[in-house]
Order: sequence, then structure tokens, then C-alpha cells
Amino acid sequence: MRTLTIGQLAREAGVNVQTVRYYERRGLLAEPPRRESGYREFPESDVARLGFIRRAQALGFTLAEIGDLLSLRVDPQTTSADVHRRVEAKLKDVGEKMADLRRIRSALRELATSCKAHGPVGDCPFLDALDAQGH
Amino acid sequence: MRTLTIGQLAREAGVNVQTVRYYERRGLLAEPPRRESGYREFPESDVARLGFIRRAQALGFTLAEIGDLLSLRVDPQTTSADVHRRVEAKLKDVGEKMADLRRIRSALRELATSCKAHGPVGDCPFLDALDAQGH
DNA sequence: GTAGACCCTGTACGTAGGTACCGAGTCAAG
DNA sequence: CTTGACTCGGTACCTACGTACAGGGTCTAC
Repeated sequence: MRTLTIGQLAREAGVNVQTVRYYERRGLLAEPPRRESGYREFPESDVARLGFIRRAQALGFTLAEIGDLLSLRVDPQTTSADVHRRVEAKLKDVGEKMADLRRIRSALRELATSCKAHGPVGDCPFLDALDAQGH
Repeated sequence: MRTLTIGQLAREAGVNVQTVRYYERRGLLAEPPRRESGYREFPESDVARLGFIRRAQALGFTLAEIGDLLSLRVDPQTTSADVHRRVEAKLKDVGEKMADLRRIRSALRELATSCKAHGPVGDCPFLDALDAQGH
């Protein structure tokens, strides 16, 4: 299997080298094997893993939560029921985020179509829709 | 119209007083009128505005982006076409976030149903689905 | 008219998530 | 076998987003 140095990994994932080391310290990336010299040899799959971390982050998950998400995959210490409970909790989070996004989206759409109608702007108070609802 | 002191606003919105002042400095809340004494008098609508800010933040928008979103509503300096362009850009962001959430959700669901099947956990490498796709 | 809760400004401190710099060792190409 | 790019670990620094504290004025209920 092809392996990557930290620099190659960072370049392919679009993050910087220090960030990779930081994630390793935080436990988001497994500690990779090393060459004699001490150079890390990352599996290629870590490119995708970094991509996941970045996307999850952009959705407002903290690194701790992302660690949770990633650890859900294999963790021989925990029971099936336990995993299931954690998955359900994450699904609830995700559902709430989706609902919020849908509200923002529909307000933006309303803004787009309504303001298109009356040429010069000036009063397009449609984003108020966002404020009004929920929580 | 009923007005709120900073403490009342903070309590109703579930944030702390310093945070309200911070948002005001950042331009996310309009500077409210003051009493003789210098006490701020917030309109009640700022409760909702704070709620919006918090929800948008939980979706990974920065305060600067949230400021953008909020300023889309009324800004007499800008043209209709300009607003429209900015709205479209935000819609694109939102669409990408939704897509990412959908992927996370479907991976979580797969994890939930698959792991339920084989009692003791140990190897449930389904979250890999997340890594594989996109971007 | 005073006690306790609240507000003012200003500045300092805290946390999450990186990012940069250092001195030293490693690697690949010419 | 040297040169330039890369890597190592360690520590220091930075930005975004708050949060706390200090010293002083205000409000309201008794």
C-alpha cells in the first residue's frame, strides 16, 4: 500500500503540516508507523479522513465531537447498545442542524425572489423570517 | 413598544451580558438607544436576532458571515443585483452544508441499523462511508 | 435614603483551534 | 558528497469568540 509523508498528506488534504500533527495529538488521526528515521508514514486513507474532519468542522462540530463520530466506527470496549445510543444522539444533532439550515435556506430564497421584484433595494426585511421561528 | 435592559435581553436569549455587548461592538446588534443614565434599551426583536445568531453559529457560520447574512436584509448602499449575488453565494454555502449533513446522516443511519444486527460490537467500520465521498 | 441588584466602560484573561519558529536530523538529485 | 527541500519534537504565538473583573454610577423596594 502506498504511504504518504506528512507533507504529501497535508498537501493532498489541503491542510497544513502542523495541523496534521495537531490532529494526531488530539487523537483524530491514529499515530502512523514510522520509518527508521522517525518520519511518519500515513496510509492514503488519511487523506479522506482529513477531508471528513474539515467538512464536519464546517458544520459546527467541535474536534471533540468529530472524535466521537470517528470513534463510533470501531471501539471494542463499548457495547452495541452503547454505540446505538451515541449514534442516536448524533442523529438528533444532525437533524437539528438540518432543520436550521432549511430555515435559513428558505429565508434566503424568499429574499432572492422578493428583492428581484422591486429593482432598487432599500427595504427588503425578509430575513426577519429567520428571527421569528423556533427554539 | 416594550424595551429590554441588557440583562433582560441576555436572560431571554440565553446568552450572557458580556456577549451582548460584544455582539454590539462587532456590529451584529444595532446600537440601541440609551436612557439618560446611559442604560441601553433594546427592542424585543433583538431576542430573536440573538437566537438567529446562535443557531447560525452552531452551523459553522463565523460571526463575520452572520453579519453578512443579517446585513442582507436592508442596506440602502447596495444594488439589487449585488444583494442577489450575495444571496446566491450564501445559498451555495448552505446547500453544501446540507449535502454534507445528509452524508453524515446516512452514514450514521447505516451504522445504527448494521450494528444493531450483530450484537457485540467489535467491527462496525461503516463510518468509512463518510470518508470516501465527495469534494 | 439605603441595600441589593443592575448597568456603565475598560481592560484583562480564557479556550478552541490552529500556525510559526527553532535547531537539528534526513532524503533525493545532480 | 553536497545542496535544498523535507521532517523531527518542542515551544511560543495567533485569531476568533467570548468571559471575568474592577471601579463606579443607577434603580427599585423597602
